[in-house]
Amino acid sequence: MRKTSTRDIANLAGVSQATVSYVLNGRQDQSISDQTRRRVLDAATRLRYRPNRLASGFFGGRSSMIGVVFPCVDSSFFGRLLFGIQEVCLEYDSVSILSFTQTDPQQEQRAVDQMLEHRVDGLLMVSGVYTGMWFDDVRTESIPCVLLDDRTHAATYDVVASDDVAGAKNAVEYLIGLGHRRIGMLGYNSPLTPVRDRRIGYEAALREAGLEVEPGIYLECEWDETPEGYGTLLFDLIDRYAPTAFFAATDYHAHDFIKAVHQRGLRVPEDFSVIGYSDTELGTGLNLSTVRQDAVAMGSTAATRLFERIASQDRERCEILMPTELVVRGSCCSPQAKGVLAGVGGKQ
Amino acid sequence: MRKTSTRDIANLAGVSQATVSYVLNGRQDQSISDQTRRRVLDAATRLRYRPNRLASGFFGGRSSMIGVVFPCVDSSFFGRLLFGIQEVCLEYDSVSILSFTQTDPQQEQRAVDQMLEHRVDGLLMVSGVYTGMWFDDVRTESIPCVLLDDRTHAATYDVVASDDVAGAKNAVEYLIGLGHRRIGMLGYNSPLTPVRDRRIGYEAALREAGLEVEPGIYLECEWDETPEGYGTLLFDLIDRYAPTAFFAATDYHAHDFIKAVHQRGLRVPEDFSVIGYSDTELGTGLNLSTVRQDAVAMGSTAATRLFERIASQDRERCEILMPTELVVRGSCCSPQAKGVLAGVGGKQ
DNA sequence: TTGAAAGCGTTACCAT
DNA sequence: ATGGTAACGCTTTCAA
Repeated sequence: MRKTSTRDIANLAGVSQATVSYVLNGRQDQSISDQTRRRVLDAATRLRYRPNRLASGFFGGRSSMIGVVFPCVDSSFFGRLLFGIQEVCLEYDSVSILSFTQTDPQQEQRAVDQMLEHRVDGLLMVSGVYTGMWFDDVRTESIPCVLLDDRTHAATYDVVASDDVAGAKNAVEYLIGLGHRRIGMLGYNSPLTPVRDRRIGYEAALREAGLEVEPGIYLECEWDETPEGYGTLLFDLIDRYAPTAFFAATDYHAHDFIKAVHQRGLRVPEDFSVIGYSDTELGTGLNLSTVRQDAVAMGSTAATRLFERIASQDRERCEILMPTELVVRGSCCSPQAKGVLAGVGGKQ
Repeated sequence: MRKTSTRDIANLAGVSQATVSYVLNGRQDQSISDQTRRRVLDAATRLRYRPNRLASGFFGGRSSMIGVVFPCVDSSFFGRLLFGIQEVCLEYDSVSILSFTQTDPQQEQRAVDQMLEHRVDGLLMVSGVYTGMWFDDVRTESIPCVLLDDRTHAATYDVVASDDVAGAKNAVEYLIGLGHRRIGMLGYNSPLTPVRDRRIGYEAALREAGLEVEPGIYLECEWDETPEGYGTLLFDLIDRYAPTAFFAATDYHAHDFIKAVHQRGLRVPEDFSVIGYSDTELGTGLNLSTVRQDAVAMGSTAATRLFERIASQDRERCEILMPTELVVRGSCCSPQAKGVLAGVGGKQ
């Protein structure tokens, strides 16, 4: 039982397929009599016609699909990004194909391959590892591509990222404003710019406040390291440098830190002030002060940019930096104030 | 500049398009000489051939795409669901189209329309509102469809959901085991089965323990209500029934509850034990005991089921209930134990 | 073992 | 104002 096609409509309405196409697509340059139009529209509803995008994409070279490649969706940050992208897709009457890579180059390649085979109109790469062949593929196929949340290749591609230098700087300045002078940072080993930028912002804030940037006060762990794993390092650092506050590269690292602190019987914020990053649900639960990235706006900005580039390839490359906002919750206080605060987290 | 097609390969290899198709699809029923095969494969790589799925889907009636309709991705629960779905898509060499509805029937209809136009091979509907026409559309188009996380239409469709009756029962039994006798529940107004089932499980646990199910001890708010909004109701309930523990229908409601409790200067778990539901990141941050649903497994089970049904329409309808697991963290204690615990959450 | 040709649903160009 | 027709890339049937 075949689906109804424009030919069926044409037959029922007693017109040609071309006329049906004109009516259905509302083309202006072709004039159709009202009577014909009504007959066609009528036949279409009677036959429950549903256009076949596969066919029109196949013919016209526009699939009305974009490919979205994510590392994962663990974090509510990625969820919100996705949501922003979706909203714009709807506007542009398009649909998005989603893939996850788990930051594995091979999976990333696979994802892009799939999308290219499905002839997506454009590609949105989120926090990619960018080590695969796909990078060349995208160029040789000259498919519109916007990179999201990483500025590494801003020279070559459109990029939408958040202004992490400013976000981190602002967060650390807040800690300084509270009276902290010895502020550590918890980062992780990553080839991507967001983490690097956060460190840059962190150091800039220290320098501008006339504070020394002691190299050992920055603790970098591996991405998958557990708090048990680097707890020792952490307390070595604390013993050696006596920081009173920590800026964490993500809410997850802030969480790990808080866990380690609790394990030693110490408290946040009384003993250490902490700021996280990305305003995830985890941070909400922790009552953690954090740097909010307007992920929905980032997603929609990137998607909009992508659709613009799809519409006209030959426009200038852009690098859009989205502003951040400090969300003040209960994980920070002055280094002097002790024992009067509600506290954060709980025993695990 | 056209993309390379099988015709180009055929020309370069000096064979026909049909032969190219045979080689590329590795068909067994056609025998191809090794020499020809090599020539074709060679030409394909030289021309950087990439199959056009739009074309093959268009022709063969199989798009290698499934449609996934979500209400939102606010929660890490949905993120994990998505991940499970993705994994299976990869296995079946398919791709998923994603849409969000914000539980708005019109957006839901729109999403399904889009997917049907894109000729997805099947549909995965997650926590849908199911009020739209699409319900009929799916039937008349007889497109494979699996419903995820809601059992309302288990009589008509394949359903994969979590065993929320058991999950809730287990959680409440845990509270009873701790010595609680007066246990309230926080739910919200929803037409979907998960919330209703959690209430059923809650009441079953009370009954089986010989405890009375006082109707007023169940507090139902609207989905978008703020803790400020129902705080009064909550404390009315507390005054009237003096519960010592609460079972919340979601981690979000548990969070709201905790906030309200803190606003009154009371504490969790010292004054009230609380259990949430779904094991979200929010709950992790809150150090909240909660009922974990293996969302990744749910997603992959549902997707597997969908692909099976795509492969053969005529198999029996199924209703798969996934087990849950109680995650014990720091939000519960015996009703007697006071003042000795680490506490949960913090001042907002 | 291979090739020719038809057909899928759509759109766009060029006639009428 | 409308219709005929070619073209898109692929698969498959049938014939050689």
